[in-house]
Amino acid sequence: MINLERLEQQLKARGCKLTRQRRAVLRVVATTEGRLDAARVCEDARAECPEIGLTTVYRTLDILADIGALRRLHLPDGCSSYAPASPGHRHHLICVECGRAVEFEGCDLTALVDSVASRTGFEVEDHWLQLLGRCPACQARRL
Amino acid sequence: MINLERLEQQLKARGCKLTRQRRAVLRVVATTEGRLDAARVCEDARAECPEIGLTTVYRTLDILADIGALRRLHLPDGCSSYAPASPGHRHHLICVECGRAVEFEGCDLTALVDSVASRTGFEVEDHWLQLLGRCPACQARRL
DNA sequence: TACTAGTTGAAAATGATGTTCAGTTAGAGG
DNA sequence: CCTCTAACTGAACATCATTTTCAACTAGTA
Ligand SMILES: [Mn+2]
Ligand SMILES: [Mn+2]
Ligand SMILES: [Zn+2]
Ligand SMILES: [Zn+2]
Repeated sequence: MINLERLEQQLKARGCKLTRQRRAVLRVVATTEGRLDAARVCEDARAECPEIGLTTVYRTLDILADIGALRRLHLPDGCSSYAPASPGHRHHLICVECGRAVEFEGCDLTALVDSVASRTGFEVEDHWLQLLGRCPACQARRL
Repeated sequence: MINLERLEQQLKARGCKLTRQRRAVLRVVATTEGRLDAARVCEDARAECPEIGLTTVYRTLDILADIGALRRLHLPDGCSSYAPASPGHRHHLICVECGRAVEFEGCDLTALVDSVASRTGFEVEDHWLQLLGRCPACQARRL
């Protein structure tokens, strides 16, 4: 769960104005636990700001991804959704059934990265990791 | 480098016919080292089969991904390219400069996965990992 | 050789995302 | 409070990769 005020501050610090549309998007992002995509955000944001357009949603999600408040998810069924992201190096664990996305930290890949680097001669700069599984609620529902 | 005959066998085993178009695509896939995308494959395949259309390329790449001969890559600049893939559980290391993609195996994430699973209650089923870096050739060119 | 399920490509449809632009507004400064 | 302006907005339109359609074609089997 993201802190709404922190988001507003970050936007201001970036020279962005806080419009009604943006506030609506921020509220959706700050109160959603799980995957977000432009269409869904637009729909939800209209509860608070009925005249918001998809264009603005796209623009706002872009900004939020830029400042690191959202991270793009890459899933078997598409690569156009986001998950709320905390500052710092994190990865996501995603429920393949309901789409819930939770962050985790503490990925120690140094041994793996070193081994691959020395075997291939590559200079490894970054890694991208996602875990897929089933959340507790969806496990329970399965029984 | 993928074995062309093996690919042809796999397609046959699947009940696919070996058309001139498909042979052309297979040859491109089997002889390319690095990223592939539909447009590029189509262009290259036309050297052997000038009348091939993009539609067929898309269809053939789909099949190849299905049988595991190609793996979809997810990169900062898009998620619509593939890399040749060997059978078994592998991941890719991709050069952010020239797009060369090499496979590696031996990802031991069990400790990480167990830790995350017990912390979150998720049942982890799968993981996606990609390393990004600079290949030896691109490192040299940088000096 | 004859048959047919599978295949093909041009054309049209789709669908997500980006761009344009004329009008609107947040919010800094007076 | 006003004023001013850079930032913002949404409808309409443009893009562009990918999918669908469909009538014609063909690999491979009998
Ligand atoms: Mn990490
Ligand atoms: Mn692995
Ligand atoms: Zn779930
Ligand atoms: Zn390179």
